[in-house]
Amino acid sequence: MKDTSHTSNLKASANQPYHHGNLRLALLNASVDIIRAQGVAALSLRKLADVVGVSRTAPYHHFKDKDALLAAVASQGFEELSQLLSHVVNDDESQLQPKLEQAVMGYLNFAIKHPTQYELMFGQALWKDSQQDGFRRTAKDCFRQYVKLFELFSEQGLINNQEPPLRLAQMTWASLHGLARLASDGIFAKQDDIHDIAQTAVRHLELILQK
Amino acid sequence: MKDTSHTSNLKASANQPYHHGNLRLALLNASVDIIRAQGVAALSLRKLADVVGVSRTAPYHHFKDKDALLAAVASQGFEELSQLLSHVVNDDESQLQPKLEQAVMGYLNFAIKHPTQYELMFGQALWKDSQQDGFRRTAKDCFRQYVKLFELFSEQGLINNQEPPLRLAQMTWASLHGLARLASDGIFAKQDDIHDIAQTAVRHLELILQK
DNA sequence: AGCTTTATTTAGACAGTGTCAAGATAAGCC
DNA sequence: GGCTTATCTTGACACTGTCTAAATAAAGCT
Repeated sequence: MKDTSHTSNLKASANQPYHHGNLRLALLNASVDIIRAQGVAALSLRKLADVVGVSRTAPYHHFKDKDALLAAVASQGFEELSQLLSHVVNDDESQLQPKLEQAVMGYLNFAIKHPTQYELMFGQALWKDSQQDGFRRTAKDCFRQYVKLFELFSEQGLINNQEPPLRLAQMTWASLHGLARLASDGIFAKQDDIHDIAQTAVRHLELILQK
Repeated sequence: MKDTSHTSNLKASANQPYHHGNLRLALLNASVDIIRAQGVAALSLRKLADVVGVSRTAPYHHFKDKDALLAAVASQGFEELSQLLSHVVNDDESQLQPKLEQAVMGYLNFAIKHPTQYELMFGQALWKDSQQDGFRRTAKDCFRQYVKLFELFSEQGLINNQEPPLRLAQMTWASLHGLARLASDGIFAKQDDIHDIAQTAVRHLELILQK
């Protein structure tokens, strides 16, 4: 997965050798850029190939399908989120309240910053039938990080233990996810509203958890 | 909008007259059927025209765009939801707790029953840039029904009035929406889980509202 | 009635898409 | 050197959304 040679400039230079060196990664990076900037609908394998500087069918040697490519882009997003969450979990400094707010706001920021990728990550296209099981794994790993946060709280006796931590995690994640989508889909247009609602939600979350 | 002659059988009979009678409605109904059965990606204007029994370009005289058609399908969904919610609001029999549960479960049922349409209704495709403002209006009307429910509770002194009803509606709707999407996108695969989580959520919602 | 205007529907064409099959090219290994 | 394999390319096919120009039917007017 992680690779050393990473060319982040995506314009194709003309004198590339026949073998690109690391086409797979270049394709992935370019795809992430395009999807973040213009949305999933704007990503065509042919244009992508053009941008990276290879022929139209070259990508098929690194991704079985367009779906496989999209799954890879989604996985990248989940890894980014996982990293964010695990950072919060492993930060020994902060307590319950700041930790929760940190996680929530970090999560929301990602969704707001990369709305199109977020939509891809959680859309039916990848979750419905799927095959692409590598993607499913990274997604579940991401959710695991979130659950870990609640297990941590539970161990430290910081939250109400009437409900199992998993349930609480599921429930609050649903709320968080709903907020993220309403924000990232542009339904709650005003940024201030989102922030306010998020604050209100966090406040009430704490209420539930601590009670 | 509403029209009298409504042929709900979608297979094209060969001896249709030159003028279809009510093509617009037929196209809309067929589109809803296709989207619900096979997803948005499976809807192509050409196949649609074929199913209804007209030429490929005929739909363009009733819908400016493919996007316009999709917006119409989404609007249909919002009208269905609106009807459901207003039914709950105007049902004088039931009290707070049953009303809330009725609304939540009805909403969730729609999302679970028609996941692809639900995804269309809330996706960026229609909310981002949009133009299609008729769609936006029906969507907001739907949300208004939901807000009305909370205003009703507030008037009757059934909920905590520290937060304005709109804020409470926004917040709880975000949770509901998140649950709906996690369910409809197939992320919480097991139906029982969804039901359980929904129950837990409603219970905690009431907690928040009544406190 | 006939003629004109308008609303519908049609066929034809164009650029763009995902993806398959067959061939070309380079790199790695003996 | 030669063989195997990974990588990339050209060509082709069926399919898509949508534009333009033409055909057809309905409705309105005198």
